[in-house]
Amino acid sequence: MSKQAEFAVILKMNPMFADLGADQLQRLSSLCHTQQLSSGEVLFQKGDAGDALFGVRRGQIRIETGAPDGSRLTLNFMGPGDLFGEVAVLDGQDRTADATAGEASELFVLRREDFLTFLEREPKVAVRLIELLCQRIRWQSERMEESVLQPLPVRLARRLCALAEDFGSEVHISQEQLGVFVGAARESVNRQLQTWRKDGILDLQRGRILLHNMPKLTAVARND
Amino acid sequence: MSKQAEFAVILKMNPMFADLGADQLQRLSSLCHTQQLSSGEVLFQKGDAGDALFGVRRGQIRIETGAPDGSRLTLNFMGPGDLFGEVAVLDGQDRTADATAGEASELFVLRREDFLTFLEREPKVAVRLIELLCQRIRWQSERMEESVLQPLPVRLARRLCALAEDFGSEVHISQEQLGVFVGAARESVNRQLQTWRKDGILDLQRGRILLHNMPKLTAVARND
DNA sequence: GAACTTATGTGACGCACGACACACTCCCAT
DNA sequence: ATGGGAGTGTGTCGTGCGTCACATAAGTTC
Repeated sequence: MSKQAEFAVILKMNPMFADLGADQLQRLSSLCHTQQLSSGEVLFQKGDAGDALFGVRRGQIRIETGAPDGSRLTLNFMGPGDLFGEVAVLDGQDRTADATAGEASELFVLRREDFLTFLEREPKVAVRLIELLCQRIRWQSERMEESVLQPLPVRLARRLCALAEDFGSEVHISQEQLGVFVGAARESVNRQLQTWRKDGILDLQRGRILLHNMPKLTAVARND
Repeated sequence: MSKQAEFAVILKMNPMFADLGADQLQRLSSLCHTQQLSSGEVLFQKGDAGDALFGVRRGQIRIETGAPDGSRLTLNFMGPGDLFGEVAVLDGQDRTADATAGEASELFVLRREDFLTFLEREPKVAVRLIELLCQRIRWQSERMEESVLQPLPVRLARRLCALAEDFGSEVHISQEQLGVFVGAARESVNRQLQTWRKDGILDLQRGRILLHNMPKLTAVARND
């Protein structure tokens, strides 16, 4: 498969581009470049101009933020097939977090300039994109309120399920960071994990969580 | 002032259209219609197609939702100069709430079809709009989390300040509805209002709140 | 391997806020 | 005028979760 075709597949998997026509998708993906990163290399930092959209071809990118006290907190992991910076490429605002390669990686890069030119030449796509952005706005307003109002076990289960998508059943994260993810105290996270461990849903190790019973976890996440 | 010019002023006041050029604004507002509503008349209902954007020329529109138990809860009030349905007109999704005229009203109406045609002819405006929508997405993600995590007094003060924009210092709303607005129990709302009453910040009447000290209230809202 | 550092486990306590229960008051309809 | 239904004011209680305070264990550095 050609590089472009590979990128088109990744774009297609993202809700924001999922409904674009095959021809438009093809033209869009023909604008992409690729970029190599060695392990630990910095892709961008907080405050950089948001001048590109990235897709992960191989490797892993960590989205992290520097806490005021100097410690670093990981906010997200992007693996092969993941797309990030969709919003930044459209509005050109500064990056709000840092991105570094967790391992040697290869990225697809779609530059803001190229993308905007494409949109001006394809007003139908622009209008379609506007609709998709609006849906995202709706989706956000619905989800956000709902999810913050959920009790901690639900929020925690949801986050663990999301992490399992990136890591598989062996999630590599500290309970402290998990607490930041779900907006809870580390101790509360630990207590909830302990009750789940006693139920055989998971096992705990230093810096790692082993998920044994995803069905039960997703049931908690659904909150029914 | 002509009807179109009046509408242009309203559009300009909304962040979503604030940065459009005068010429584009003029062409956009020339597409508008007007609509009269008598007091109590229904503008649209939940589930209707979102096929237009509205601006209030005079009167008041209540955005409300029917609770499962049949009671009606007011979510928002739109007064002269307010714009609503910006997102619906762009993505065409169904209305998620009802809108009825609280008093005899006159509205500016911009139909989805006309707006989309305009956008396709003006790709630069479409791209600009995309940027604005993205900023809104960012703004939403930042605000939402923050605001739900705030303690009740802060959320309540913010909502009261917002309502004061529509009502002036005599806010006409039940404590029950206020509770729904800020996601809190009616009793908790009452208790907080009582302590503020004792501090002379406001006074309470049946179905009404009289705001006496907006500076103090905004200070609470800022949470500093 | 001794001293540190980082991650984890657990108890005690406090606070904010929701849930329930009831009293009171105003307005409206018959 | 009288009964009923909103809207309001307050007390009590339970609970989820944050905070503080330590203890333990697992790495890391010399």
